[in-house]
Amino acid sequence: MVKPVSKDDHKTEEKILEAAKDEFMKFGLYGARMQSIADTAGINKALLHYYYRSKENLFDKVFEGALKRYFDQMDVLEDEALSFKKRIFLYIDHLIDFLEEYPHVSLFIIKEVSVSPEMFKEKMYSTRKSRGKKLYILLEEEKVKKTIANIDTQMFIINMQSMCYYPFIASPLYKTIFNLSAKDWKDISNVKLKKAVKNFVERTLNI
Amino acid sequence: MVKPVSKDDHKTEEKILEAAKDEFMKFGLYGARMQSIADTAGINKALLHYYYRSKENLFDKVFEGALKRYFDQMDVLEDEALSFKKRIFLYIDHLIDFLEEYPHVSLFIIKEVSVSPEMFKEKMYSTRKSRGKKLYILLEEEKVKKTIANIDTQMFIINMQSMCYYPFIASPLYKTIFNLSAKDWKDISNVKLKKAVKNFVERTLNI
DNA sequence: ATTCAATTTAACCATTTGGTTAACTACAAA
DNA sequence: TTTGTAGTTAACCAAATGGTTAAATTGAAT
Repeated sequence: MVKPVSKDDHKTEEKILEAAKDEFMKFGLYGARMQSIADTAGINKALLHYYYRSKENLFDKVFEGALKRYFDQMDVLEDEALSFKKRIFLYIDHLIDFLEEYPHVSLFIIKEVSVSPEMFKEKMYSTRKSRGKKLYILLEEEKVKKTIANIDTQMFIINMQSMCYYPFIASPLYKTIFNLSAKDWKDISNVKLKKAVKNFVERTLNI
Repeated sequence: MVKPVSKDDHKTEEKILEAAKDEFMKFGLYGARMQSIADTAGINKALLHYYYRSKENLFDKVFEGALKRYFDQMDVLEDEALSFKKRIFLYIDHLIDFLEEYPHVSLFIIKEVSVSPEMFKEKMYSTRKSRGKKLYILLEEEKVKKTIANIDTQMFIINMQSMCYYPFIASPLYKTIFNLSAKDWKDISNVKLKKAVKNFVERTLNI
């Protein structure tokens, strides 16, 4: 006797969110198709509207989740037990591993921010508050301020993040231009990139 | 007597292309609306199909133009009269000025490449050929190879380009996070960024 | 077994959107 | 003046798409 498939293990609501995540990440709010989400989730289109009122609302839910994960990898920056150098090096490792897993997330968030910066601001603050985290701790900590006193902190953050994020955004371009296999690219975008960013940070901060 | 407006100064075809450029850059192939393009160009929607067969075709034309401009700023890399350092510094200046003017172009190209890498490859090579340019001259020149012998050339290019391109892609994010006025951001993304990238190049290449 | 609410579906609907058609206009050549 | 061609338009059309509805199904509580 086969055990009857007593409902799904994962509730429909979850499946929808998962399918929506893929679709929205790849195609954005405009490009995403409700039918495609329903198909991926293996359910009827009307169910989308049953669980999530509208396309915009579903998108919001996906966006919130992405934003949460986006900030999650910053936790290590607050681990007081580690030295500044270790913290920032771990942050780089986590960030690049994270981007390998979710290469679309940064662009997804950027696009959303450019559409409605106010909404993003709200969501950003509420996410920070609810998890008790400081976002740009690098800018705020006294001992760090001392360490990097003679460099432009904002520019430093922008440079470091650029080096981490951009390769994943532009990976189709680089794969094409450099004629790279998936394996080659993985080596570049993980091993080599981590080394390069750490090197940059080391030299810039003199640590 | 008012001189009769003997046809438009700019032909309709041009106006369409200009309007299409704006629309496609901002919203991509999916998000762009033919009606919106027609409105911006101040003409009837049917004219779009009269001059450019279909949406895809119009998009292609815009894309080709963007690709051309995208490669244009690399000309300076081939000026044999300049030292390597001057060439690469000028390239940085040109690139960042260019990005200030067309902040959407890099993302636009990346998105298009990810949809159809083969098409991009073709267009890339034909653009290079028709203008007799080498794209990644940095990788090919003997004396440069010598200069940067002990660093990973691909990684270097990726790092440098990341530092240049990403801030413009992520500008909505940074403006929001750092609470910057348009003026503040311009200073960061032009003056300070140029300095930072040059600094990075100088230290990395030991020049 | 009945009830009742939560879940799911097929069939629609209204709007948007890319694209077409047939007619009209301007203007240069014959 | 007539004719022919390029340019332009309003009015449509078919498909796609987000969204709605009313009916069916399920499953737990009574």
